[in-house]
This record gives sequence, structure tokens and C-alpha cells, in this order.
Amino acid sequence: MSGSPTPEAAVYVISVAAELTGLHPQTLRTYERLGLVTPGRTGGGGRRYSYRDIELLREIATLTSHGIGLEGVRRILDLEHRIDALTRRNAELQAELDAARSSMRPPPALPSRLPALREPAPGQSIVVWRRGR
Amino acid sequence: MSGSPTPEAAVYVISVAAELTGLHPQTLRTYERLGLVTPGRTGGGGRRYSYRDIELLREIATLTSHGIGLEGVRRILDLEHRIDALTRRNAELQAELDAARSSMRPPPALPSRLPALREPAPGQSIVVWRRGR
DNA sequence: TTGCTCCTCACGTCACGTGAGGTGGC
DNA sequence: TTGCTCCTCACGTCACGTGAGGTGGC
Repeated sequence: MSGSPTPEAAVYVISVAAELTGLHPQTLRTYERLGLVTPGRTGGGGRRYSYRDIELLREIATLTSHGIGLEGVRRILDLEHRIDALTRRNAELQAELDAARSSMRPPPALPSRLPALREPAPGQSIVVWRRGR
Repeated sequence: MSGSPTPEAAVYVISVAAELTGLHPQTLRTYERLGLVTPGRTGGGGRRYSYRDIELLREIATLTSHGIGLEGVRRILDLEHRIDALTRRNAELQAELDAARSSMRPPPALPSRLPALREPAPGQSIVVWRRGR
């Protein structure tokens, strides 16, 4: 029944969340009102913050401590998400490209054990494959 | 002598730049002091804004009109540049991938002029290069 | 009952825009 | 000379954090 806790589990009451982030409880309520962080709710109306919420709150705290207003914070978080998505897509494309190139390379890279090719003398042949003895 | 104007040409005095952007001249001086927009200077100390500067000022004006502080603006502009770069890189990778895939089909696409390689009969050699006649 | 939670309201601080005031060069 | 430019200083406004005050449920 008691599964292992996940980062999304809504477990911290507002006083604990405030303690973990160094923010005022009232500030957390303000952030929720502005739609920056949306904790879960108990039946009685109490807020419950997940670890993800705590991380987000910490990121917001860092930004505001650098003199960034909440509207700026909202935009910055959005842009950072887009950068993350683009970066992931980028790595994906790079991997596909590498795979495509390695499977296409004409002779798939002649094994290095083969003797180096030399220009034949007039009339001389270069044998690359002779079957049998 | 009168070359065609470029977007980077520093041509607008501060009063014109203020008019073009709807911003107060003193606000433009503030933005320069904060390093957001750096117009050129005349020998006498006057500012000269380029069209690129005007565009940047307009973008800043849009952001601040949405209630974003200048420190937030700075961060947002930086993030947007990174998104632009990632998006360009992304298109580049996609193009390379398309090219790689189309040039690789069927197998690594042996040049069509070469005769297909056949397994030699016992004792037979395959000559890939014979100099002279 | 105690200590939490909820909410709204209000105040202090800071950032920012903008105007004034005094200066100097085209 | 006129109208621009330069600068610094100061004030008004707004956003934000934080505290108070009054409430209710575990």
C-alpha cells in the first residue's frame, strides 16, 4: 500500500514548503494566485506541495532574487521549457544523423588490416579478392 | 559615396529614436546605461541609433508594457537568442539528415556506372584498378 | 485547547518612467 | 540665437513581499 514516494507526490503543507524554499507562506499563496505554482489541495482546502513544486519554487526564488518580476519569471520559465524541448529534439536528430551516416558509408570503412592500396605499375593488377587458395 | 543604407547604419538621433519607439529619450538613456541597447556615438558625444537598435527597442517596449522588468527583459532576450540558434541548428540537422537518407537509399548507392561486384570463381581475381591498357 | 490552515487588507520597499534643471556643441 | 544634445537628481507609480487580523477544521 505504501508505495515509494514520487517527485510528484503532493506531500508538503505550506509551512514546510515555505521552510524548504525560504519563502514566506503568503508568498507561496501569491505565486499560486498568479498561476506560477499550483499545489494540490486536501478536501479541507489545505495546500499540498510536491517535490517538483518545491524545485519550481526554488527556481522562481532564484530568479526573483536576481530582481526579476513575476511576469518575467513566467516568461522565462516558458522559454526555458522551449529550450529544453529544442535541445532534446536536437540530440535526437543528431543521433539519427549519425546512425544514417554510419549505415550508409559506402564501403563500410575497409577494415584497417587490409594492405594499403598502391598505384599499380603499368600492366599490373591489384587483386582485392581472390577466392580459394 | 552614398551607399545604400544598412539596418546596422547608426543614423537616428535620440529624439527620432524616441519618436519611432514611443519611448521617452531619458528612457533610452537608461536602457543604454543598463546595457540593453548600445547606440553608436558621434565625436561630440551624441547617440546614433541604427534600425536594428530601433527594432530591439521596440521589442523591449513590448516586454515592459507587459509588466516585465528590465532584468527580466535582459534574460528573455538572451533566451530568445538561444532559441533562435537552436531552431536554426535544428533545421540544419534536419536538412543534413534528409540529404543523408536520400543519398543512401538503396544500400549505400554504389555509383551506378560500376558493374556489380560478383563473387569470383575459385582462383579468379577481381581487378579493380589496372593501369594502362 | 493548541497550532495549524484559510482568506483579505495594508504598508514598506524597490524598480522604473519621466520631468526638471543646468550645460555645451552644431 | 534656436533647438537640439548631454548629464544628474528627484518624484510618482506600480509590483512585490510580508505582516496583521479574523476564521475555521484537524
